[in-house]
Amino acid sequence: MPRTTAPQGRTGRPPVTSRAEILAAARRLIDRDGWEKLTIRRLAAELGVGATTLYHHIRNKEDLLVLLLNHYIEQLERPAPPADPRERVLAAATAMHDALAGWPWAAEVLTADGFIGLLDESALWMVEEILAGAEDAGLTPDGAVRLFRGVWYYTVGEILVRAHTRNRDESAPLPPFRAAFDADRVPHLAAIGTRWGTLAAENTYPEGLRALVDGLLRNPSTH
Amino acid sequence: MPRTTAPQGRTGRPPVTSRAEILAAARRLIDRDGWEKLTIRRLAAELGVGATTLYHHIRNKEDLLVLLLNHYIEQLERPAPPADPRERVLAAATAMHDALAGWPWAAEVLTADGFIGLLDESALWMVEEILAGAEDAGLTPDGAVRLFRGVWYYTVGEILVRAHTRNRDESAPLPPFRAAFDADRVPHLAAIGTRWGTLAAENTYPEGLRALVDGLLRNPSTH
DNA sequence: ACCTGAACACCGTTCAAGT
DNA sequence: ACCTGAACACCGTTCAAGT
Repeated sequence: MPRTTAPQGRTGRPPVTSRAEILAAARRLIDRDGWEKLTIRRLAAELGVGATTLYHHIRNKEDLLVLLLNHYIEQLERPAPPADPRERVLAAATAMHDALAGWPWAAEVLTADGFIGLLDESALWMVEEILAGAEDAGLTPDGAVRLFRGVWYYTVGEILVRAHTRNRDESAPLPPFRAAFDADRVPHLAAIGTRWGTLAAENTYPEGLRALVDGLLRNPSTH
Repeated sequence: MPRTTAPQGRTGRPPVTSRAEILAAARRLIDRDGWEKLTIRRLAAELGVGATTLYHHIRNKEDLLVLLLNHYIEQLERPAPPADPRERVLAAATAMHDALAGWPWAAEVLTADGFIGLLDESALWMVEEILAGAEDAGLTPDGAVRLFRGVWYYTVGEILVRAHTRNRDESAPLPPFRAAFDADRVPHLAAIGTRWGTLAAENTYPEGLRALVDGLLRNPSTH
């Protein structure tokens, strides 16, 4: 628990860093070198302190990630929700998607063991929005949770796959887009051929989202 | 390139292991200790050989994973495709889902940089099935690829989130299911309360899949 | 109260030397 | 032809000692 104000009666060695500085440096490091490069040791080096010093300000690396995540989500601005329930669901899902697209490592962290449960309440407004819209559209509370889960799976999947499909090597082929497919064994794949790369670059998130949401809102078993 | 048959004129030190043995041991290790525990060093220990020996049989760890993945997918049996195009898409997607559910680390690997592009053609029949079904249902080739991508995102997301939601600690709460939510700020979340855990345990994959596929098959811009 | 280096228990991978 | 240990360049984290 470092303090930024200097209380009277303070004793001992003066701090060389603070939790706020650590979070800022972590953010800098991720944005500059990529999320894989965020290690305790590199972070300490970035701050010019000993690696073990960090353990006086954060519990461990997982704790650091939760702190970072809450900080990031809290600073997103919350758009005014549309009046129409369906539009409200779509807007919240899109906000969630765009937030993750801007910081794909967050998706990585959020899929990890129970991380969502560690978020501050202020970070959960997107979940709340989706549940609210779904219920206003006529779903039962349970149906709304089912819809949220579907949207969450689709959104996280899109973010993770697309984040990992970054052309790590311009010359190397993207997913199944390969020089030549056997036209006898996989005719449709062969017909697409190298066009897969172009098609995969398209943003089809909104299209799939609408299909999913409309289908789940229409599902009679959740009304 | 180790050989299992002993050719005449063989010279040099005899092999202590083989690619096949390495793959079998890797599989054993994953199934027994979990996918995170698959390291080159542990794998070598499992086989009772020096860690560096493995580099004579596989190029590197990534190469090992591709080998393992192709081996796993090839041994899955391929069910007879339904006649109805929509059912064909659903069946192939479900086969893909079930295969990944049985080996969630495969989803982890497949989302990583261009891994799908490294799969053997024989492993891509599920992709082919989905494209074929979508085109038979009236979509253009481009529309079929869009549908596949939507299904892939949803499927991978479901697998990854659920795999990571394993109760790592029985006492710890699952995702947003927490003791108490502020009923003023997040009323719907608060109303669900601790029931989230029960709801999240439900398998809602087929429901979401149908919603997504039906919506995308109906999309007029892809016909 | 806070910082530090040494140490522990790990990684993947390369390389020269050995059989 | 194949295997090996030593070595390199990393990890996260603990702990005793220092200011």
